[in-house]
Amino acid sequence: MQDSKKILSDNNVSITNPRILVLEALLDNKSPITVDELLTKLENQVAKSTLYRVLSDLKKINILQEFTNLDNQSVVELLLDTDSHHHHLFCSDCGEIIDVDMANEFEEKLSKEIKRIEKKFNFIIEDHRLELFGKCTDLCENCS
Amino acid sequence: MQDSKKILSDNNVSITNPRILVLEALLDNKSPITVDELLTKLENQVAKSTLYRVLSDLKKINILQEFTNLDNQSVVELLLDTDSHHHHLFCSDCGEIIDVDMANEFEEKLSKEIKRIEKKFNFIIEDHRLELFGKCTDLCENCS
DNA sequence: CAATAAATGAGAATAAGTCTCATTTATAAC
DNA sequence: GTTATAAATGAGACTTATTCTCATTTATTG
Repeated sequence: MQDSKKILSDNNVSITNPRILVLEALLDNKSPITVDELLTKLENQVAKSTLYRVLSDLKKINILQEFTNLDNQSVVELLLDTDSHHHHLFCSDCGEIIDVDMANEFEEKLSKEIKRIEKKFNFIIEDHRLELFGKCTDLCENCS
Repeated sequence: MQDSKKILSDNNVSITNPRILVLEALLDNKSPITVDELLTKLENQVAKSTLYRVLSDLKKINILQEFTNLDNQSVVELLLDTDSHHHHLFCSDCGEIIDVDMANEFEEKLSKEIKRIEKKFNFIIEDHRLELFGKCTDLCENCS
């Protein structure tokens, strides 16, 4: 059984062609992809309305993360491993978005700090997001 | 000279009525405000197109920060003190956004971790954003 | 105060995302 | 494998946030 079909059946979601196509397009991509790029990639294969619906289905079963890039475009990324916590690094020159793991030691500090803030504001904090903005220096072929 | 006029002249931006009105509406608000709320607040005083233009002017002179809330609406906040670095805490029940200061010790750890990542990815990191998501427990009158 | 460039208002244009509803497809029972 | 049923889809209309256009107004500078 292929990856995309397995993902769907594992999550009790009916296996349909558009869902397989969207999942395959996402699996195909290592880094986050804008919804717009995804639309283009799936042009003539999946209707626009269906793409948005499938993305919302995937969010509902918690295997898709959505956020925005520096141009405020929606960006989407598969999150299959539930423990694959990571952050994002945005290049303001080429628009690339890179997945970043923080050192464990740092994540522990962050957890402690979050606990402090929970107490201070009487909040239950369920999630956090850390985004880094900057410029690639020489690694990226799109940047000068 | 009033605050809003001073802000404009300090930044070499011409002093116009719409700009004063927008700045005053923003100064009036302690916490971040959605663009939509701002539009309503300034209804019949500033044209929609002008509001967006003024917001973009304020971003250009680096005294306005823009981000999105949990409903993906644009949220805007004056940042007059350049050293008033802070983060945001979002309540998924009532939609409130609260400014949060992290402990200095934590910010230092974060700076170190950012330096590590700069080296690892050969990036120059210019800014970062840390957002916390959760629920008010009893402090907020909007939440049960 | 006059000249000029910049800013504004009103509404048209655009674009991302949602909604509607007739048609198609997946699933479960036989 | 067929069939019945509910769920999913496609096509395009609709909505809403934001941008654009251009004639008019306003701020600034000499």
